Amino acid sequence: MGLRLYNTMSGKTEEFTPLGDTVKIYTCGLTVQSEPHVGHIRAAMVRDTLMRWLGYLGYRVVALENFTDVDDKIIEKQKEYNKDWRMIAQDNIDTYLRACDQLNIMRATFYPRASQHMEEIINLVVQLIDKGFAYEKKGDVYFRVRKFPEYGKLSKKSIDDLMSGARIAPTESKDDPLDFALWKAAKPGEPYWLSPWGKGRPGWHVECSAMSMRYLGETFDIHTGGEDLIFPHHENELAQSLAATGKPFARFWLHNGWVTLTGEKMSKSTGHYSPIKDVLAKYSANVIRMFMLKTHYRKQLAYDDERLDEARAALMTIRTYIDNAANKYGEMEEILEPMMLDTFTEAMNDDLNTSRALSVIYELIKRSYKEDDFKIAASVNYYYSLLGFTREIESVIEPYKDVMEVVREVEEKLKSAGRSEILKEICAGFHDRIINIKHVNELYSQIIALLLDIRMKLRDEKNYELADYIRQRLLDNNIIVDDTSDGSTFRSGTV
RNA sequence: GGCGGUAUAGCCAAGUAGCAAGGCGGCGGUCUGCAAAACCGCUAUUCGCCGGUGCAAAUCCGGCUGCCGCCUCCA
Repeated sequence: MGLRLYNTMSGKTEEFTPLGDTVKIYTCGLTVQSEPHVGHIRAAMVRDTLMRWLGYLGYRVVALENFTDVDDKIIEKQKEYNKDWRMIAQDNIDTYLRACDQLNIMRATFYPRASQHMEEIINLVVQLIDKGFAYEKKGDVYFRVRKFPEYGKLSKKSIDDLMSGARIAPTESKDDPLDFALWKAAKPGEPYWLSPWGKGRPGWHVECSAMSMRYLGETFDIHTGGEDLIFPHHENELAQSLAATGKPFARFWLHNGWVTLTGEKMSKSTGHYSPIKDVLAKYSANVIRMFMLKTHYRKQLAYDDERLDEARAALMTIRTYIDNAANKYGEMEEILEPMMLDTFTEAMNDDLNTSRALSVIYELIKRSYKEDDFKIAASVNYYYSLLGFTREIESVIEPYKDVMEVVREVEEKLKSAGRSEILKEICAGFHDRIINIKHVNELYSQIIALLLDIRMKLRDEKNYELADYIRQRLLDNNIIVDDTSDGSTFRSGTV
């Protein structure tokens, strides 16, 4: 069986096949009035996982992720901080994209912004007025919800239920409290664009319809976003799009569960959230990814430092295995045919069940330690990067300098102990070892290997004091040394 | 008030009918200069509570309770 995805529209898990050659994805990105937090990253991580898996399955993917850079909130911020709304938007977009890159989240194909698609937005609104689905009132334009019989289908709400719970500001000049704004007249001092209804700006929702149609066409494959967007955002987006084109809009609606903090949903409007930059200051990209992939994307996820620490430990088990395997078999990137186990494929095909996919990795690891087959190691390595984890040292220059410092310290200690000849002896072959090196990472590894050789000599001489000193200094630099019966190996102390 | 989600070991978490995955943590052992890694064994007779349907239920049905959320800006 191929990929199956849970579709919010049907409430069921459905077989996925794309409409055309290329899978077209639209992700509801940020309204960029304040800094991105862990919740936004989760949504991006879902898109990333989906893109990676579709890529593995052999599909070409075009993915859009929008920035809604003009709305009520950002205008409020402009007044509050006396800072141009465009600057506020740009700062938050920069922070977000930088975080995504750091997290190894695959870039979307395009990141369109509402403010740069006014023509498409205005055209869509005109179309809706022409078709009788929208009306103008004093420079505002509203969508007539009752004109659209399928309203509520996505969020499973009936118009009557909505009416009974409606809390609509009485000042608005709508014909019906449920109607929502497509276009808002500008007040003095607010940013505006010229339109057939005077100076104004788009309402929330309409930009997503306009931009998805522009880049993906009237019908596309998958729409993703946080669960909190189902109503009203996606319901409205759907209504506008269907009303305008009369054609199906998104074929699959995927919604991720939200991230909670101390039991409550993270939300920038309440200020109850963890900014992603703070989290990245404490935890690595891989750890944050593990934290998210451990839980199925549709479930609620509680953000908590203890959970992150646990994710780090869980990841360390895999990382240790991969580093040990690399020591044993050599680097595995070039092995072209890792085993793709049915259990892994089946887990991912089952609505991207990363939790189950991870368990397959752990079972492989357990098996590998017993069977001693490099193919298993290569497969673990492959799965690891397929899920978006990395083994790169972000920059090898700093750790390289630190390790050279350890070399100097050891040299001093040997000299003062009158044992300089150990260094001379061990270093004799060093030139040959590094002569063919192509990457600085390998040089770094060779320097560490040199220290381990010195240490081995010291251990043979039962000079445990200096041997332990070397081990400790390497540990200070996040390099863990393991002594096995076949000699010493080292691995990363961080993930 | 209306609508929706969720409840599985100390913690996290898969699992939609056939003997309860996996991770973290813990305990005991092997290996070892020490440390670490690894390996072996143990760690839920039971899946929020009550009732029902099945030969068989964590899994289906009904009821109850707790937690979270949406109905207003939100990934």
